[in-house]
Amino acid sequence: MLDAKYLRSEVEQAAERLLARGYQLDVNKLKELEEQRKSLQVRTQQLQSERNTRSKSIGQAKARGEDIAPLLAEVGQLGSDLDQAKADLAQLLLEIDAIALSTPNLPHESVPAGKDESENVELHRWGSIPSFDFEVKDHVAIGEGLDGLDFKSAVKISGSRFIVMKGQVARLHRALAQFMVDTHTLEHGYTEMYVPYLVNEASLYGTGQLPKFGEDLFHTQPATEEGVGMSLIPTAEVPLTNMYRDEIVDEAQLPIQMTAHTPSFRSEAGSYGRDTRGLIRQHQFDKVEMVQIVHPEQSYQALEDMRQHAENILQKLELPYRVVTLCTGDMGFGAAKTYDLEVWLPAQDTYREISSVSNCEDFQSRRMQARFRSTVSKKPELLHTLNGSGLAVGRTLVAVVENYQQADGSVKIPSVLQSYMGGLTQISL
RNA sequence: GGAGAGAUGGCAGAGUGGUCGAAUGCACCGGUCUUGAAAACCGGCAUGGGUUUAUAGCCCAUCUAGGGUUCAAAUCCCUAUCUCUCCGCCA
Repeated sequence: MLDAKYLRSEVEQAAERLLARGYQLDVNKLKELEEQRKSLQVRTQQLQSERNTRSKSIGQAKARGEDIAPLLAEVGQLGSDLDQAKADLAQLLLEIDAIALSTPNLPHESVPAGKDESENVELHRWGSIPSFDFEVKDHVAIGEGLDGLDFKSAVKISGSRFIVMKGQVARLHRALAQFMVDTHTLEHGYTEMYVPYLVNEASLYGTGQLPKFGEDLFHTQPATEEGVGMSLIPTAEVPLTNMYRDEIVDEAQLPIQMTAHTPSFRSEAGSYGRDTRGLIRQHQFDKVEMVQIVHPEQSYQALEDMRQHAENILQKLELPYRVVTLCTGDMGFGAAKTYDLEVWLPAQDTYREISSVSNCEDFQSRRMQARFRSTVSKKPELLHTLNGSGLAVGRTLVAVVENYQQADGSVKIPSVLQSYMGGLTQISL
């Protein structure tokens, strides 16, 4: 959510900055609503003020033992006028709120302008692309060849876009997640967290999934009565960040660095035709998430740090990748700036997203009222929130399997993972 | 699932219809004292919004949330959520 005061006083500027990311802010409507709000609010408050004064004098008269009947008569119309004004104002605020909650974050000034992913800017590449002297297979073929990926069972049990993993491949998947969590906690200073996979509606508003992106989520039916059921998390960012909803932390506690290994559930509505083969796009996938909650002045340094933390995982796994800065048109709803890490997939002969690291500045914390008490101003101020995948475990498995494949269909195990695999150096049938 | 109790400022905790935005304590900030610190003492100290050049004043809202009663609600009524205690069930 954007700062209401900024939105009010600098509508034109806000609209211009939002246009850069392809969002059309309805300036005229906003101005009109704002004008109405102002006059209605002033009127409402005047009525309230009058009611307060009169009620107070009635109380005082009664305390003196005077007859309050004439005073009561004077109040007459006031109540219903006030009720009407309050109702009108509430309705108006609802409308303004709806716009505010649906407006994406402003891009940081360092973000390159562009309309879609084709205009993202490559920051750098790491590692050398492997060459194979045999015909490269994709992870589906390799995984099925190793009897480690069972798409058929998954379809039977649940449907498309689910996976059953088996044997050493399942173990490799688990090893990857543990390696990532260990690296973040032992080397990067994060605290390991275990969090709920079902969250309430308020949490989804807090991080910005609602009100706009409800169709991307899986929602549960409430077990009883009407009301809103809980939703499966699309990322651990939701529970982790929302821990600080409606909190005021001491400045000394900053920065807060948390990591969690959780499944992520996405309905992927609107992408039915894409990546139908394999593990790339699943309704359920594991991810190790990093979240930082920091002082506003530190957030861009934290963004660089987090990108480095995610890169470090790929480097230790010796997987070639590149880093791109997302352009204004390709960024997510709440992000002010985002880096994507893209890992090399030999079978696709291209780089594919494996991590996304974003600084949301105060966009989420304003929605959540996540604040710290400033040692300077002594006042509560909004924190900055950042999140990043470190990494998407399923896609990392894909990258390991494809980059470490051998001619006979076996897969070598990256050296950093071998201790997590009981010393195993390769997986074969 | 059954029975009961509760939710108040950063925290703890008073307040059961009227001058209560809310006692008190802790924490925090400023000061006195002290070589310095601690202690003691004095003072200050909620958040959001409107108006405004103003972080000055004035006004409004907020005592879990949403409804209701009333001239007037932290206080009374209803609903929801959450917490705690006891019983049942359960991994």
